[in-house]
Amino acid sequence: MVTDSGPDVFPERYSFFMTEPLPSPRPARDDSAGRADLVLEPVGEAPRLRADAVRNSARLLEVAADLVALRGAENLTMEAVAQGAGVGKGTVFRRFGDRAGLMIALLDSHEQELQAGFLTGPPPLGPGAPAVERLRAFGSAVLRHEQAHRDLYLAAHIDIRRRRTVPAYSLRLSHLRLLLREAGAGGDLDLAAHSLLAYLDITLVDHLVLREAMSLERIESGWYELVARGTGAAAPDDR
Amino acid sequence: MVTDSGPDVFPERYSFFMTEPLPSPRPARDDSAGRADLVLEPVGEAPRLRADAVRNSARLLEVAADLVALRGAENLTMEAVAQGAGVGKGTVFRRFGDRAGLMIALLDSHEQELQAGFLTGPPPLGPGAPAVERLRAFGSAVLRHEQAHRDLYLAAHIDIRRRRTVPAYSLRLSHLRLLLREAGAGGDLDLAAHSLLAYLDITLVDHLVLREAMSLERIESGWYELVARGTGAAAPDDR
DNA sequence: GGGGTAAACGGACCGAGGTCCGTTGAATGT
DNA sequence: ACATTCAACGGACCTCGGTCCGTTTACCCC
Repeated sequence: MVTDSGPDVFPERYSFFMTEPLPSPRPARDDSAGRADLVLEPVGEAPRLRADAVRNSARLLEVAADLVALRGAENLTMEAVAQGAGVGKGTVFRRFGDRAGLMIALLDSHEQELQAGFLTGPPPLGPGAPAVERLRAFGSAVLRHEQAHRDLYLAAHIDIRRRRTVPAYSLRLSHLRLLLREAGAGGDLDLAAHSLLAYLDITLVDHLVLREAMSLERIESGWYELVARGTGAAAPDDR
Repeated sequence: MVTDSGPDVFPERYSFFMTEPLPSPRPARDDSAGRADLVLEPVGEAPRLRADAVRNSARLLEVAADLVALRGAENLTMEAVAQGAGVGKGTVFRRFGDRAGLMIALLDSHEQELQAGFLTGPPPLGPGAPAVERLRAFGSAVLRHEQAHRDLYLAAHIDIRRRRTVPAYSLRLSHLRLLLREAGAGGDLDLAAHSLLAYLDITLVDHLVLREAMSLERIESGWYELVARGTGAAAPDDR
């Protein structure tokens, strides 16, 4: 159905982070595609935006970024963004769907940076190093990256349901799956990848660092352990 | 500090699930205690509630449970609960702190049931079976339990920051730590326990089941793999 | 029983996310 | 240029979580 074209949510840019054109208030969805590793699918043909829409979009992101830098992602209000950009509130929502959508859009550039690192960057994070090395580096990179943009990532994760449907997540997932296979890991690679990503979850790491006063180095070591276990003795007993 | 006694949030009952008397708007907190395994600490001496408060508390929970059963946890509004119980909205907030607090309170009885299962129930979930068996059973139990009360658990997890500070979480954590040690696992047991719990996260499981169409059995098998890896070859390479 | 005190209450109030719908104006065809 | 169309806009409006503060009342001590 979906008669109204719905919020047209952001970029035709080639982004792995953005969710597809229809944002939050979207029904079931089959999602049976994307099973193979590293299917990129450039977000489909996003319907071209009007010139003013593009302009506003850019200004909104700019203003939002400024406000976040100024008062923290926590205190960003949609109204303030609209006002700062000189547009109506409805425009902000039309563009980004909801608050989480805006946060995700804000993260987009950072996320692309990280992605570039493990997709095409220099080893051991990028291609060229043995899979296990890359796995280890991946964890460290994600840990440090998310810590560096902590409040933005936290704010983007308020929407519990979208956390794992966002392209950025699937990309990380595919990447891990690929490396795991390459490393000769056995067992259910899909689940193993999810499990590894769960360990890197910003909310978990944040908890460990802040509430349990763990050092990032310790958490990193924990990641190395996980990688070693996940790739070493391939799932002995499944039953 | 804390001059205002603050919302007195619910029960002096011996609950592992409820958070301590001061709810959401509470500052730093050191939490340096509770490091040892299975320190129970009965939530301290909760200041006795007035009779009317106890009465209202009970009615509120009753009404809330009814409404959840009727319209789903998703659609539960604080106002409706207040109205249904014939009290003011302020009373609801005074009692439970916030929406998440109410959800958590609603989960309390279910959670205690689960806890009874792995603390004092029959093997293999309860004491008596070898640690590895208990670990396996623990995962299955949690998976099934949370699936059974899915929407309530999901609703209770909207508060990202509290998910891992709630007693129920620490209890599960201690339990896993204990079993891991008993099973002769090596490495950082604390992190291993957190990692295992992350796999059982209701939001992850929900995603796997709903969006990736995985069967609960498959997810269970994944847990067995994790347990095998976590207890089997104790962390070979830490570096 | 009476009086003092602080817990508990109630509901007006506020802020922010999100929706709706009448209006504006960019794109496109002639 | 002009007309037509529909994407995009704007801001009033709604809902709901959460707060505040003046009022009520359970509890305790005399």
